[in-house]
Amino acid sequence: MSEEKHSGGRPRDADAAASIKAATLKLVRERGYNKVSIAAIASAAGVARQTLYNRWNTKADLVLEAVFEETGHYADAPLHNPNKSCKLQLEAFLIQVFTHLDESGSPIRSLIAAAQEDPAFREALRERFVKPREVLVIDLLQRAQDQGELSRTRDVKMLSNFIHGAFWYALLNGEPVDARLARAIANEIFVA
Amino acid sequence: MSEEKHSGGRPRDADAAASIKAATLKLVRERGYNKVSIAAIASAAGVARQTLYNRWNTKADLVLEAVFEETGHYADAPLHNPNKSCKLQLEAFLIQVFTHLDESGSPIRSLIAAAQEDPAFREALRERFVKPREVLVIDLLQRAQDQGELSRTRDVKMLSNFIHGAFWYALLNGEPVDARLARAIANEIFVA
DNA sequence: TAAGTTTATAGACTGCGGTCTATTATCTGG
DNA sequence: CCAGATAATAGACCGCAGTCTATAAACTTA
Repeated sequence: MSEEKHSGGRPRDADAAASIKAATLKLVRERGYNKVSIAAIASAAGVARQTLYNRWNTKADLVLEAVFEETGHYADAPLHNPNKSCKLQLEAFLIQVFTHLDESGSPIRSLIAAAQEDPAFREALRERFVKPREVLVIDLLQRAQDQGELSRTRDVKMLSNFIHGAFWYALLNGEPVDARLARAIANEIFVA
Repeated sequence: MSEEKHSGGRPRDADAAASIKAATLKLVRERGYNKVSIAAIASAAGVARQTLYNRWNTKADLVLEAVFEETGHYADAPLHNPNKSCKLQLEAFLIQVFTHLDESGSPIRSLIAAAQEDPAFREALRERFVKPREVLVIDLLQRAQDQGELSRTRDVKMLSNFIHGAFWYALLNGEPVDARLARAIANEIFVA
């Protein structure tokens, strides 16, 4: 099912994708998204430029996959820990997201930027980055309501937008996205 | 004070800036930010390309000025209206911002994108677009606290981040930024 | 082996943002 | 009127993303 037919024709180089993604990740983390050219990535991976375009439509698609494959557990959060309050779980989740962002050298900012000019890529980013995190947060907030930690009068979908919005807003405005922000967000969401 | 010395040398064409900005606004609204080239703007304005670069550093700088000069009253909101509740004032403010966004064909999204790759421009955008709106919202929320419409336990700075964040998040994710969103934000901020 | 198919590669090409240069035009001060 | 300064213009130039073409390589099926 995961294997394509491939009835005839030269097969794709099995290692190319991996070495391209590795080179992409390395270079983007070292130099930043727009300081790295496709040509440089191809050269570092030891393939021709066209080989990249055979596998990804755009630079943004490639970087998205490279960044989110290695750290690709976009749903392995330490959520649903019954020993902690939902507020602390939210805080821990945000700290994890922010840490990941930081160690990726924040190509996310560039990916969000790229998404503004490319609807197809925006959808891809939404599927791989945005939605999984929305689901986690909404689940957590609903659990908080079930356990009485959060008032039933609150609109969890809107609160999720507040949470992610506050984090995007800080990120895109160049403000620190760190544990302090995580605590401030969690505090204000679970305000008494 | 607003007049420069200009002791010698050919003076700048007094009309050029205006016609460039007019052409920019027209073309960007018609075709969208990245469908309009600097060359096209220069041609439409009847000047050489370099003349644009004599006045603005980048395309983003030019578009920012063009968009925010005409609708440049970034602080003329119908705020501080003692006849309305703060909640309704916030809602009205957001509707106004969203309407402006809509009729500008949302080059704002492209400007936010451009800001991610250019720290100098990010600062310019922050000064002309971000900060003035933050000030308005924070003032409004503080007034709400003074009048008892909003609990003193709330962190107005964080609430402002929630408000603007929710709006940016919707905008950058391609979701509708309209009166419905404005009401939902205001409702959740002033939740009982 | 031969035909057909797909990939890999090198390299040309387009369009864009932005820079740089040389030339010409227009101002000020002496 | 002349010298110096700044602006406008046309056009070359660079780097980059993305497209396209021609050719060589590697596979499958008959």
